[in-house]
Amino acid sequence: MKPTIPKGTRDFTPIQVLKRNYIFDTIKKVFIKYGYMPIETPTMENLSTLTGKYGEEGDRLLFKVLNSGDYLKKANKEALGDLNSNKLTSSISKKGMRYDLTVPFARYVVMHQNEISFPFKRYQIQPVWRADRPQKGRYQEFYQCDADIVGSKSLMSEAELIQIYDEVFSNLGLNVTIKVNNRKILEGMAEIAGISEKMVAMTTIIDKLDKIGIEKVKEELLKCGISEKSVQIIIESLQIKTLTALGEVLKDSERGMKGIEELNLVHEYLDLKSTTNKVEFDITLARGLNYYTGCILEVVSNDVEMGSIGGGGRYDNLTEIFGLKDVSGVGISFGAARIFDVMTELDNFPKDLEGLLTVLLISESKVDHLEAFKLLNQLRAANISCDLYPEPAKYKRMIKYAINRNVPFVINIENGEYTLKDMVNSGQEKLNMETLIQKLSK
RNA sequence: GUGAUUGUAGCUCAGUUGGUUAGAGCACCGGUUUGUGGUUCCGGGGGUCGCGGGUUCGAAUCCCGUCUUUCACCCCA
Repeated sequence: MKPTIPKGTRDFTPIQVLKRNYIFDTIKKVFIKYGYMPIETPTMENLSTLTGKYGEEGDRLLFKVLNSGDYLKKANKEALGDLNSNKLTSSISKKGMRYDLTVPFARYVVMHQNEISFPFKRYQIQPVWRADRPQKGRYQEFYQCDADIVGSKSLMSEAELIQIYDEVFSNLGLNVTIKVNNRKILEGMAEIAGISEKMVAMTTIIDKLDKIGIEKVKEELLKCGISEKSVQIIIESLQIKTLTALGEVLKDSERGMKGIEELNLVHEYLDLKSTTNKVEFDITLARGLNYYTGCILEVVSNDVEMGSIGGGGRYDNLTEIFGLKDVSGVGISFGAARIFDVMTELDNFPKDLEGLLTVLLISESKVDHLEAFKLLNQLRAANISCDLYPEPAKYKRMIKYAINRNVPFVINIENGEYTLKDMVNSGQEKLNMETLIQKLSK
């Protein structure tokens, strides 16, 4: 039998996991510094928690888990006979796999509302699953790293999340632009253009601007039934680069002006501490997710051509569907896989990743092998990451193994003497144990 | 979900209009050589040609289905 893995999934090699952990650790450290606490939620949620939260498209992409036992016995026979999968599903599947971290978090907040003291700041790094067709940078299983604050309307949160983006990406050595906009500004635009009811359609179209160009955007707006005049107004607003200029256009929209005011306030906070990366107002930023209601954020790499490597925004009504009203939240997400790709392309990972072996011990004779085992334990007692080739073998073979394992140092034990070989700078010297330990511990 | 695309050894790939026993490089194993750090040379194991049907005297090769890969759309991270 030939082994395979399901489509859209991947194995991670040791080096890949170490690199991924490096990214996770960098993000985690910043989250913790800013006062966020970790939570985890189950891989599976009740299907009722998940369905209807991501739109029709999203429901289709949910992985459903078959009930255990003789599930067909309890199946909806009518739906089964009609071959109606949609109807049948609810009778044979009660659970589904996590589609993102935000909805499970909303569920968590509502379920634990009595024990949470608000404002509640949490981070969460876990895989999610989508039954999507795989393509470039898109998988059926992938990690999300989220940080959210719920229970506060303060715009300080938005400023803080921008600072987190700034700090994490500086720590990773990446040069990025953090784009900001506000849903209310987009609503204001729709209002001024007289197409408030088509606001959602409008945002998804203008979100594609940098991908398909202004002409196509125009075309698509017209295609979805927006009048020539309204399209003209939208297109003109899209050229605006500053908030002050935008204020002129949106002055008749209360909603729009509120958006501008919010962004100004965020900037007021940000002005108090300069960021390393560029923070830029971008009116074309819309973001697909429709639960956003206020500020929206997106991060793009300045050095590598790649979609967004992070995004987020404020949502006012997320917990409402679970019965908890008036809990405003704002959050961000890091696209771990894409950050990984950008880091790889720029060769930005540290050379000595945490978890790599420091030194391999080798011996060609049985007597020396026992001596080596003694040394091995002493090195380990000194907290040096080391390994011993498990049996005496040919020198060539063991050296080859050392090279394959990417070990920077090898100690050859011969006639009770220790020879330390530097695999990187190709030198070697005979040392006693004390100097060995001294040299290898950092 | 729509439209393309891919599948041959563990990996990267050759394979003629359909025609003997399907090949190479790398990797692996054994030996050889190198004054003992990726060298040289020799040998070895390893493949139901993604899977299932069909056409044919004969299929890796042609046809159909299915799964998988990659990519675009949709949507999204």
